[in-house]
Amino acid sequence: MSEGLSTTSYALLGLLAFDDETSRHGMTGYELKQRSDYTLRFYWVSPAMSQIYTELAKLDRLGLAEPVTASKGRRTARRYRITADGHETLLDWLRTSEPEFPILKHPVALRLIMGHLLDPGQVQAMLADYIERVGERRQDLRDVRDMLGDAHERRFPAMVADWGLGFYDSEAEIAQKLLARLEAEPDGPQGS
Amino acid sequence: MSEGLSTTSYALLGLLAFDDETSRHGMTGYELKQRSDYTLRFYWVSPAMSQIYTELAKLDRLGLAEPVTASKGRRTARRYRITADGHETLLDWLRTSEPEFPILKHPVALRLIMGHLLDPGQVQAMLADYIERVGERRQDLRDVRDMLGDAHERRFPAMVADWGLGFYDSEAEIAQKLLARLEAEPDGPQGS
DNA sequence: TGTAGCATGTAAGCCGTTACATGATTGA
DNA sequence: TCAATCATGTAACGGCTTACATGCTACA
Repeated sequence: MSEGLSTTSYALLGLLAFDDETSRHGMTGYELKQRSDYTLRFYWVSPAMSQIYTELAKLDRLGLAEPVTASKGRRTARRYRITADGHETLLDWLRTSEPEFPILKHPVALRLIMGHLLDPGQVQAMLADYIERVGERRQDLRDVRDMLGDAHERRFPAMVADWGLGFYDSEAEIAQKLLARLEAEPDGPQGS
Repeated sequence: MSEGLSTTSYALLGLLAFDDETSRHGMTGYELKQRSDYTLRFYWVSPAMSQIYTELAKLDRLGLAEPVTASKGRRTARRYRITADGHETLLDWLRTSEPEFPILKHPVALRLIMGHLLDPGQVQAMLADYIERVGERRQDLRDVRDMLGDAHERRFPAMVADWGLGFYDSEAEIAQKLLARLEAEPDGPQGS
């Protein structure tokens, strides 16, 4: 009962709202997943497919989204569109809810803190590897950013993409500096 | 059955390992929570008290940690110490597991992407507020960093603290730039 | 004497994942 | 025709939170 919406629900509702403004023919769960994979994923999470279908069923139940062209013929695809109620609910959330402080789950930093338990070489390899992976991620996001272009209607998504790029640049820079710091003192002065 | 350890379990085991190297009289769940609040919290999560007690019971059950001075007299405090097995397990995890890529859950960025649904003033206020909160968090972490000092034994925790400070600086800088960008075009050029 | 902090735990429940199960459509 | 991709869902379960419940200790 009382079915509140999670932040992920609002995020998906937000994706439906974007669709509404552009094509307005609705989105399938599958499409929503793809969209999540190259937007939400960078600053929130990309929910599992099963989760997306669950959320969609919930949004429908609450009247915030509705299936459009519900399985035309015997086609299995169900497209969902945001409703007026859904729009209102989203807007209300945006206007009145306090954004939580960001949560960063950083397995590399978590391991680095216990660096004294490892060989110096292993720690350095871990950082070097991380820097590389950050570069790959950055490129993925760079592609997204390029697709967004400089159109005024997409300036907010573009800003968020730029935010992400800035984050990755910062990560690479910090890790690089730490790596240099470790390389400067190969084993460390054992004495005080 | 099969009881694997979560990353959070390893994080707590790591805290017990630090204690072992310094005082070795063990830590209570309560102390572990306090420690988490000003270390883990910045790059992982600070688990709820109930979660910590659950983890401690699990580590005990698996022989990775053990209660020391188990409730001396009728005192309720139970101090836990990492075992040799626990040490080995932790080391094994550090050496062989691939660190996941960091996950950033960023409610401010999530809202910003839907900025076109809000008044320009509201978006700007949200960013300004965020910048302020980042400053507060940074100060909390700065205090932790200062406590760590420059002692060689604590160089890894110090590095991670510096990492966090770098992250906060980057966040503040990015948000500041975006804010300036929004202020530069008060309403935006409605036409193309 | 009472309240803040120390200390420990259980129960209910949310959010999300992986594994499983199924089937249609498109193009090589 | 066969594989990749599109498409949808259920079941089981893990990890974590909040709410609840309890009690001791130090100190103002």
